[in-house]
Amino acid sequence: MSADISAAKFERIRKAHQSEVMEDYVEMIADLIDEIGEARAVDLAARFGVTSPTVNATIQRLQRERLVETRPYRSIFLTDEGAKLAQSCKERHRIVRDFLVMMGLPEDIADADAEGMEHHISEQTLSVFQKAISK
Amino acid sequence: MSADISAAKFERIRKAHQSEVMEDYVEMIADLIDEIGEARAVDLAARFGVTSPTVNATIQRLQRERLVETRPYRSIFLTDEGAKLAQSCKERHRIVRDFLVMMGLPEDIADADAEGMEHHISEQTLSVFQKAISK
DNA sequence: TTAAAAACTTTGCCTTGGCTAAATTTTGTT
DNA sequence: AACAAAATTTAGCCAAGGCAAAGTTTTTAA
Repeated sequence: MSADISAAKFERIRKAHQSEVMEDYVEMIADLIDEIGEARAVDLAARFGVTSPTVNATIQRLQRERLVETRPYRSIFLTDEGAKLAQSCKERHRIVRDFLVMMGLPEDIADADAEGMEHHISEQTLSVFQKAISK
Repeated sequence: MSADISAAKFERIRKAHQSEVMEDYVEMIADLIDEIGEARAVDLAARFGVTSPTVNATIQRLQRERLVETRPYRSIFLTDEGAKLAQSCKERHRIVRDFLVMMGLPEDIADADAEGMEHHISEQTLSVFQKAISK
């Protein structure tokens, strides 16, 4: 493989890594709002297994990117853009997980693997997975 | 899902990210030795699409982890441990890529997606993919 | 209502993985 | 052999994403 094409491949992966944490956060924030009515830093910290300063710093970044809105000492809300992103992430996650379940994997493993894989799957591959589960 | 289980899931992903770059490097070093007889920083830089100081810093880390050996201004060699890791990474990569090709994806896309996915796939899932391609 | 607990924020630290610019060493060419 | 080019290294910078400790605000419970 030519160096150019190889470089492009790895650049895509680095880009994916940059958006990964943000996508996981908006997805989790949407889940929390759905499940318990609001998204608090303490719950995000518990679900991600990180400390509250880490959550805090990440929320600042999300706010800077206009994906969430929050005020000091208050819970976290998704912007329209954030909600849209959360929606598409959840859909993507669901497709990957369902595909793995269809392949015979237990749900917990399918879900955990989907979490890691979902950010690295092209539209083409996602569409193939989608077709496979709808059969 | 309980917060504990969710946290464990994300902790696994963070762990995977930590080893990801190292695995990509040993794999690429093995490829270069295979293809052109030696692994030089300049070639790694071209294939990953990063600068040579970046490669240099990463090689230092790999050396600290006893995955490669090198001397100043000299090319890079894998340790036994590094070679073993490279081997298992390549095998894993091949299984994922072949699986995606079997699913009908074009080779270049399968290869690019495999590069991103391979670090986030459990042994169980890999084994399911393996069985699928050997049929 | 007031004290304790919980949640959030701030501060300051660390590693990873990028970069540019400049210095050094090796390699190649005349 | 000497010079030019290529490769490597060093130095210094940055952002992301993690941490602990300590301070502040909000919430809860006595």
